[in-house]
Amino acid sequence: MSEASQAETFVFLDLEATGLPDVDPEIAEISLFAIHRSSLKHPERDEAGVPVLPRVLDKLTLCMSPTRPFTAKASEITGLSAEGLAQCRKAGFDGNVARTLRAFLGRQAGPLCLVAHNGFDYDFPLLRTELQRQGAHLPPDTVCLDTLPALRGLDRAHGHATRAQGRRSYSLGSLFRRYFQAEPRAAHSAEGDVHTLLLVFLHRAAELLAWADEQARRWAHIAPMYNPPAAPGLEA
DNA sequence: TGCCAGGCCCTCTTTAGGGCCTT
Repeated sequence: MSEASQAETFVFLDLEATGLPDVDPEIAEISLFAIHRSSLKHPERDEAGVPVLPRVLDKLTLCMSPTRPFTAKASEITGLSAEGLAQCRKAGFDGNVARTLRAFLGRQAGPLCLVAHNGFDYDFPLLRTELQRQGAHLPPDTVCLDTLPALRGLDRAHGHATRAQGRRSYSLGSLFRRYFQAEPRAAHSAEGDVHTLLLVFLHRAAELLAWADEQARRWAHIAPMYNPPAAPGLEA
């Protein structure tokens, strides 16, 4: 990214869905935390050295009923099921969800940078699929940061040789445990994982902000995970 | 029929294989 197009707001997000990409999953829960760049630059830390979440923080978390069942593994780790969501009378990822997302993002100062862990391979393509299903779009200057390749790349650049330390895991939970010697809370709820992601980001905020400025990808260049059939009422 | 993501990264590599990472 050029200096002129530096992201002003970072939107940390996580999806819970019906499975992995091989089953053409649908989103069942989405959580987004929007934080202005100024609140990320110099994060405060508590007495244990763990970053404290910025006080000025917009949150949005939504559950929705998928049209297809969860894989057994997805249901096991998320605690969600199509039956449970339907019983709570949650609508699917419909036009209302798309408009709510747009409204949430629209009230943040742009340009926006979406942040997700393994986002390039999972969250961003799946979100694009669901938005495409609704004929919805994000602000055209939106960019994306994936903390998985970013943190691997930063460690490589800093000479944290994996050979010397053994192959280190870069799963979100492993990063949290490595940085803070504690268990992440509420793993595999969308909001819990965004909370974990944000603390991991804050631990290395200066480096990741610089990485985002240089290497964030344009949302327009994110391909959908799969091409969904058009939603009812959106057929040509 | 039988299979089923896939890009990235590491190493017992490079004429390849296997595991990670997301649900």
